[in-house]
Amino acid sequence: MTVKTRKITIKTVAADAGVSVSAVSKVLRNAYGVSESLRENVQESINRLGYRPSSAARAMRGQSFTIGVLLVGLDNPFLNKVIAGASAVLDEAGFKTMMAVGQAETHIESKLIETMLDFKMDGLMLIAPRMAAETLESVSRQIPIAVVAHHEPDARYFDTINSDDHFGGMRAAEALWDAGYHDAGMFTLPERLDRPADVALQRELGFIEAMQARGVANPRIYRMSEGEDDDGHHLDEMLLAPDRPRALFCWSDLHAVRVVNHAAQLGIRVPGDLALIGYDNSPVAALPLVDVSSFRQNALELGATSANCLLTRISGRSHPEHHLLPPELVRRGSM
Amino acid sequence: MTVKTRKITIKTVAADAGVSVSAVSKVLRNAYGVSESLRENVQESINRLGYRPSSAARAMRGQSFTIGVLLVGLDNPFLNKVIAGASAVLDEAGFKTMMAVGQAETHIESKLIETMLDFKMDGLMLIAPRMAAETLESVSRQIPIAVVAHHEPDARYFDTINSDDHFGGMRAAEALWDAGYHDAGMFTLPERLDRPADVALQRELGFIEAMQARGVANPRIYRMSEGEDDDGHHLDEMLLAPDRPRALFCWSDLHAVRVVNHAAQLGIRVPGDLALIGYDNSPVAALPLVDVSSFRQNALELGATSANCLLTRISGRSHPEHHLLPPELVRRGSM
DNA sequence: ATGAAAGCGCTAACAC
DNA sequence: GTGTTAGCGCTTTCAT
Repeated sequence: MTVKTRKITIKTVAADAGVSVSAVSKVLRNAYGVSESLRENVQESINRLGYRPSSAARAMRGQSFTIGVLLVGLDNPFLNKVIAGASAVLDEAGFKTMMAVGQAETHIESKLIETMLDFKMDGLMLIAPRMAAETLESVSRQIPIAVVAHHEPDARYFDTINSDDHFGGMRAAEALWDAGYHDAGMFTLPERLDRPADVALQRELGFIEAMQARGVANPRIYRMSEGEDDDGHHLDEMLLAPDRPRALFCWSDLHAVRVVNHAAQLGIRVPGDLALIGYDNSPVAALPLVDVSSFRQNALELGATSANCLLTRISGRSHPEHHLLPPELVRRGSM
Repeated sequence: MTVKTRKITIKTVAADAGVSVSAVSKVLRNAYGVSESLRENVQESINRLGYRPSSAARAMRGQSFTIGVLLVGLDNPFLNKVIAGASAVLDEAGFKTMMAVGQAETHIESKLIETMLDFKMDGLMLIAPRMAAETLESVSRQIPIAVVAHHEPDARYFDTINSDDHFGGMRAAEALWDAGYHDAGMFTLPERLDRPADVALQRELGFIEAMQARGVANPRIYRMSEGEDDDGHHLDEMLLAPDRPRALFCWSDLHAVRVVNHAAQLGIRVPGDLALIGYDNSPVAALPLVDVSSFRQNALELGATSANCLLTRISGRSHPEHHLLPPELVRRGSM
């Protein structure tokens, strides 16, 4: 990075190139009505002076050429790829990416959105937001939004980009069934009736549907929240129950890894005594010691697709797009 | 979130409260010279109208009341806590936090810094930057910066906030030595002579120093980069060498977990045949199946301290501060 | 095709 | 203690 001795503004460039500021502005925005020679002349000055337009000033008047990405927590390895996929597309299109991360409480997200609004972002990407459909709609009236990992297939004013979690749940049931586990259960989060858009819920619904299609009216569902049961007491109880299923589909690798660990401690062999499938295909699932089958979501593509949605929205598209990308079962030793 | 029908600016508030815009501005900034009654009056309007000052406009003129956080990658679970610690402090002080994440290449970081500069952030927090000291200095001439997880103890124009990695390395050697492992080696990253500020290097130097103090002139150092050796061939080779050390200090849990896995596959018992200590105290290290001792860095406090450094810098402090927080060995089954 | 000039929403002199 | 006003760096009519 070169040190910028003094402030280089659009005026500096205009003076240097011997043209007006509006001419420079037009070159900057590829606007209509500038001669090729003027453009080259100005561009040369811009390069030589190392001029960068002030996003703050642009934001005040028109576009900031920046997309805001909102996350809740940074734990999920999945996020990194989604963002990488999005930034690649946005970079290419000359857009910057800024992120804001909430710390797990719901009301925080509204504050983050306001921050983004106050900086005049051109669009927002919301990853796994914990907001009601109406709230999302209200946001979408103020700024284009692309919602990732949150199912709202009928939303009319914003786009959604998801891995097909319902299909993933079905695939899990099918794979376990075909492997001979006809009593498979699911290990997932506590039921959240207020969050029908939740990815875990979609996986659950898909799982149940597929089991019912195979004649199991009430497949067993075990629920446990992330924080609870730190000593693993309930988990052990579930695993030691004499009538426990011989196979479990876990809503995420985080759950699956805990099961693998407790099973090992209890002398329950995987997959001999218990077959497992997780979700997310996280690095930890791939560890030889863990070695649990899992669903790969195409995170890079989710990110890229979201970015493209935002760009076309900004360019004026007004009808909604709802993308559903197929997850893929990665088979490992656990089933 | 309430829907903002029309744009509410400082003018709207001024009109509503029946005062001038400068009066409102002063209330906003807690500036000197506003009567209590006027302040209350204005504040009431602000609340009732749901007015939020435009960060974009503020940024153009003065402070944006926003701190930028720069990361390279989102993989490390450590990051989440650093950011949580920082946001808590910044929130409290009325500052917003915006993040930008680079994708592993060095030159990207300069671009991110420029983005932050273009948005007129009031300060920057750089987490584990891969930049030379001179580059950091040049940045610090343009904006206050707090550098985290990057050792530059003699820097005069910016602050550094680190876990004491050198001490951590020494503690690891000491702990292994005291447990009877006098031939302990270290498993770390490829040497980077161009990165003396690197945390891994500091751990290595501390480890070597402590071993030498105990009479081991040349403790064994094994090096392997993150991406290489995906099949684990070199790792297996190292583990199967007849004269391999009976204890390994790994620069991070990522390395340690790989060792645990390969050891298990090769029938090498931990800690019976091989003792291990990792670094970061990541969740995966705590898994019963992995169960590897590790150093806890006080990430929350690192974040909070960095935020405070930034705030005092913004308030005018000009002498540097260099914080070194003590890491703590969390003992588990691996040693 | 080019440039002059009026703002965007705020802050900070400076006047009153 | 309060209000007036000149910008900050850009975009965008509107003349020329």
